[in-house]
Amino acid sequence: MPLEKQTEEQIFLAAQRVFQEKGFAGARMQEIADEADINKSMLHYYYRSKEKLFLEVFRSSVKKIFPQLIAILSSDDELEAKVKEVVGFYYKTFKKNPYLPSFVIHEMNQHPKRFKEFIGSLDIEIPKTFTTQLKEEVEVGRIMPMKPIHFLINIVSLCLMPVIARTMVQTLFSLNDEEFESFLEERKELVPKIIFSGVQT
Amino acid sequence: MPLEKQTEEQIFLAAQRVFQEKGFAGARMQEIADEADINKSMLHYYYRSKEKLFLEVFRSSVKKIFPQLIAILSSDDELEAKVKEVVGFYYKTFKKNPYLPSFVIHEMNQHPKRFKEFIGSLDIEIPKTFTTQLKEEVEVGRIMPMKPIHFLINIVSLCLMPVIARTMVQTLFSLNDEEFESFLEERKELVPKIIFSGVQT
DNA sequence: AACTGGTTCAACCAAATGGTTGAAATAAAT
DNA sequence: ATTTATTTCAACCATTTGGTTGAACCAGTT
Repeated sequence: MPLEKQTEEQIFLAAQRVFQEKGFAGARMQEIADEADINKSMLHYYYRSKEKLFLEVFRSSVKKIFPQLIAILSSDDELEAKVKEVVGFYYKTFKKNPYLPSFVIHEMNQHPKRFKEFIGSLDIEIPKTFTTQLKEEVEVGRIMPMKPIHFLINIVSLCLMPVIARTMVQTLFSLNDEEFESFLEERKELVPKIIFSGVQT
Repeated sequence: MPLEKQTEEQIFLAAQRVFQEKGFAGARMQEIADEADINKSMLHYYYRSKEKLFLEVFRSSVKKIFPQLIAILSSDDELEAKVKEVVGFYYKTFKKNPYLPSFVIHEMNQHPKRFKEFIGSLDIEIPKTFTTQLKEEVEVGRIMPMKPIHFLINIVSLCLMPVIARTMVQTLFSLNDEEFESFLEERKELVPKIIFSGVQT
């Protein structure tokens, strides 16, 4: 059965594309089948229902965002290097999956409880090394005093928002695709600078 | 006919709640009718179709976000005052309509073309006073050198993201509703500080 | 009171959609 | 070659859902 895995994966990848773009409510099983180039009943053969198929896609999507972030923060690098890594990682990931962040946010908002349970099962927690590093940088004056939660949210906000609101940015500032790409490139440098801009003098 | 306007507005407000929370695809006409406490056929009497009703809600939602921002930036205030106003305005608006930003983003992504046309009809453009002010602040060194587009995106990112991703923030950092509120309050001060933190020394 | 315009609703309809089934095709094992 | 298990699919089903209809119900006017 060499086609077994292949078909199952085809379905999964197709489902990923459709669900991420349209959301659970907007996605159609028929569209996923077409996208996977198979018959609709195959979807139910491999994944019992729309809900089950969706959950696999959603879980996999969440895993692309959070554990990686934590992994980077847990490393032995300097804080500034970590920030640069995070920025680079996010821009790389969302270049491939542009709908990933807004998909996760939308579906998370639809079922916050389910999301909380799922995150709980991943036992993600902010690494202490990171907290310590932040404290040090604050003392040295390279970062203005703030709780770790604000620091993290700032990084994530500055990276994710432009990607999530891409259409908005391109429309308001009349950027074509190429110009938007270089806008993102500029941010790769800018975001770490903002994060490490130190205290107001 | 004193009920005329009242009913129509009841429908609109109900539609606003349901559409903003569930999105177009996830919203059900029956649910909107229930929420408005009227019969389903009333929806079609006042607004011909789901699409038409949705468009009114969507337009009104977009108008809550952009023109106001531009209005603040066009005023005669100092740049720092403007930033504080923007931050305050966004936090106030999204406290009332927590789903507003993610709703607009989700639906904008579903039909980018329609969104572009709509934005075009609003003829929004970045006020020159603002651009000038930014240049001045950069020269004085209170803001690190950057294009206006980055400056604006930074402010919007730092304000919107925590609201959009509220569930995520509360889950990852184990904040109850009260704690989340004070987290937002803290940001009201923090965000302008970050924006005006000047160049790296 | 009778007419008139707008307003309300219960019942109904057609299309879309998630899901099922049973038979045919294909591959594997004996 | 025959059997057995897996894989594929066209046709079908039940439910949901957006939308319609026609009659009843007001409120104001004459």
